[in-house]
Amino acid sequence: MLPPGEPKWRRRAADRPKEIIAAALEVFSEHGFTRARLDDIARAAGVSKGALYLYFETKQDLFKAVVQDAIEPRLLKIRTGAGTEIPFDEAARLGVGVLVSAIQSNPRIGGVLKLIVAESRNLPELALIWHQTVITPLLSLISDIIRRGQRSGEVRSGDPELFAMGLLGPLVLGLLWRETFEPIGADPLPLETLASQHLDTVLKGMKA
Amino acid sequence: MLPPGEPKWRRRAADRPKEIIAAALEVFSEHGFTRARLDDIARAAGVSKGALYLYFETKQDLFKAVVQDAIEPRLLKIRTGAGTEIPFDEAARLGVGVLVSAIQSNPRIGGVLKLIVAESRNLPELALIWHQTVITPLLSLISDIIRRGQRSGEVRSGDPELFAMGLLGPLVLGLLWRETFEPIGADPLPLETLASQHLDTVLKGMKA
Amino acid sequence: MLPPGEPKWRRRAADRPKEIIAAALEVFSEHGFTRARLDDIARAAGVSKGALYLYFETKQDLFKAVVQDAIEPRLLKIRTGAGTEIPFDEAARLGVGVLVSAIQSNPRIGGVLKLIVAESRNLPELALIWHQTVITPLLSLISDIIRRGQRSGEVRSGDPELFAMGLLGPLVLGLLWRETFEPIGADPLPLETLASQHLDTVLKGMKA
Amino acid sequence: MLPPGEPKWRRRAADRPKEIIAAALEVFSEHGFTRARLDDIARAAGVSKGALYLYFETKQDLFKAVVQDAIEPRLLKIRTGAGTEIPFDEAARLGVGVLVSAIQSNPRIGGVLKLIVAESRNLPELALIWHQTVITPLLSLISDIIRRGQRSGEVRSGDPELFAMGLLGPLVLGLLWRETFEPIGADPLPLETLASQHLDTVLKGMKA
DNA sequence: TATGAATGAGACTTCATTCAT
DNA sequence: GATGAATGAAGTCTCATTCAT
Repeated sequence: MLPPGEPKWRRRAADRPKEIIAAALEVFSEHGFTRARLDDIARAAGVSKGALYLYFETKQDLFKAVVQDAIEPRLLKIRTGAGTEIPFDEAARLGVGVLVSAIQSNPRIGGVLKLIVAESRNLPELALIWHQTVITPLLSLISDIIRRGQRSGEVRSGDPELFAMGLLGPLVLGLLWRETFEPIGADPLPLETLASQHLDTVLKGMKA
Repeated sequence: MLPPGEPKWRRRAADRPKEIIAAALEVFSEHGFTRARLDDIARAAGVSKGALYLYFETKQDLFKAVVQDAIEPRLLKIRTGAGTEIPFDEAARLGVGVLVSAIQSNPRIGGVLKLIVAESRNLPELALIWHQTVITPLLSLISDIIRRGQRSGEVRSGDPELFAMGLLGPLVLGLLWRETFEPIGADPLPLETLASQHLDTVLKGMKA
Repeated sequence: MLPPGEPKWRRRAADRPKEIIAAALEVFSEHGFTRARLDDIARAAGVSKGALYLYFETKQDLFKAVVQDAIEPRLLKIRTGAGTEIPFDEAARLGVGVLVSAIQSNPRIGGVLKLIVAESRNLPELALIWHQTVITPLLSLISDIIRRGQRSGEVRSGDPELFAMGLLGPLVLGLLWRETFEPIGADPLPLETLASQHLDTVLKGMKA
Repeated sequence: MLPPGEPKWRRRAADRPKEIIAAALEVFSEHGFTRARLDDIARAAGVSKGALYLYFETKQDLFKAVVQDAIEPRLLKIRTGAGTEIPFDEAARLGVGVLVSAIQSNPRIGGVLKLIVAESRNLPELALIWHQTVITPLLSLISDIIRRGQRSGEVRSGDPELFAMGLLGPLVLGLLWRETFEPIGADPLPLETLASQHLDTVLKGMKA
């Protein structure tokens, strides 16, 4: 039954888990958590269903791994990128720019975002992790820059957090748009152009 | 077994479907389509499981009814609200204002939006309906106003659609924020303040 | 809501039960006992579902009524038809002839037969009733005639019951053929011709 | 809860499907398609309910498998059995003899026949398959023999198809009798005696 | 390590029966 | 008498998880 000479299985490739996570992201992203079948994930990853359980205890654990794995390390390093003593405009452009390029280089990020939104009630810990690890740092990075701009007189008064949301909101909208409406035939969204035009607008609008 | 003297059920007038839809929105909104159990919806609506099938053929049909029912009629009338010959600033404020108040008066709209995002792959027709009925009209309302502003020289050049997304994005972000992060303890978001501050910023930033 | 002047209901027509039984036979015959829905029977009978329960206690009771009602009274009188002192050939022809004409005049009889066969395990009492009321009398009528023929030397020796079955079998086959294979496109079966040709054959074959 | 030391289940070789089909025939045959519960079939087969779905997609598919599996290969080879140049009498006896022994060696054939009759309206494709695969070949085998007999002058004139039905009808009656009336206490039917006496009668009756 | 057959709880859906109107 | 909305038990099917191999 087996091709003779072929070993029945190979020793666990060190990157098995990564492969599984990638396949799982694909499937979760398409069907959502509950409708995604481990069968499909296993097939997509090229392993047996049982093998999934060698690496992840439950479906939820796999899902968590997917969502956490998507936290692009680069995202976390944005703070580093945004220097401290450069002019406000430049700092803001830099911050958003890094964010956009992180998004572009990780085309699955929109899918993960969608999953977080969709499953936040069922798996609150995941929403929490993202909130603490991605959202909050990102928002405070941007709002810190803005706050600094306000102190230096470059930015008009107003709630820095809300300014930050005003800056990021369209990017989020863009990401979800891609996930939600492009698959049904909506015009593709030029995310970079959107980001750039919006940045210009908001920076100008925030001027003191 | 039965409380004697209590009728086992009562004939409800023609508003049964409305009651069921309301209960279903609650449950779908909390658990998503697949995890929502008809049992729970029935209990929430105060009817038996079987009764749901008197009004809706399948779980999906019920879901569709929920999503379509949430298309606030007021949303659809925004176009009326935005007159033709008033100055750009005023028109834009009016358009966004009506939108915000529609959102405020229908606190479930965020939940429905979340459902659309979450289930768009599984039920593309729903995403399509929303795209055609809500999203596109809204976007073209706003971008028309902007286009008019550009023609009258009040607004600087730039893609009107993207301007519109820049305007609306933070509202969408705000709605989803409420659904996603407030339940896990994030600070509540002052949507109206966000809208107003963002409107000021963007209108200023869009000046010619 | 109601057309005024129209009475909400009419006084129970004395033949309501007959109408219901007729409708039920139709539906049972098409779908079998379990798959037949009271809803359909009610609609076919032009009454409400609840009304069925004014005349029949349960679905089974209705089914029993259908099956019993189909016991063509004429069938039961065959015995009368077959005189005592006429020659064997004539008696046999008479017996089978009455049977065939009973079949022809009640085109639903095949459907009922099918139902008996199909449900005999689930509702043994029905099979019993038919066995006692229809089958046994019929068989003993025929086999009595044959027995008489044997005594008078007109018929060769052999088990009279089995002779009777040899006589009736093709008729049963014909009835079930109509129910089973004609609906899927098989050639219609000339039951009368079959009966007559078979009668000739068997009578000749049974000659002493 | 579990008997310790006892494995919860055992991997069964490729004959699982056969076992399930056998169990299913038993249960379907007793209760008919709709009343048969998968639960019971599973229990009868010694597997879990879910296991059925490893081998059959739906209840209907299982039913189809049962009915098709019952098409006794020997039935299909009858044609071979009936040589071409032997005298009519002998050929006819041979044909019916093989049929009878096929019936005897497969005691479930009557149950399947009953199922076909009962469900032909609900699953016409099955009736079609049987009609094409079993009924038609059988009838034309017999009627061909008769036709040959007519050409050689051994058999009197008459419709060969109807002669064939006259020959086979009592066998069908016998099979259904066993399924329908023996379980409720009717005398068991000596099918072989019936066949032999009937064959004698009809062959004699068909003589030129 | 790896497989995939087997399990069984869980959920949607149907429909005979009841009962307020 | 008559209706049909409402009930709820029952049954099919799915799929995460286990475990013999």
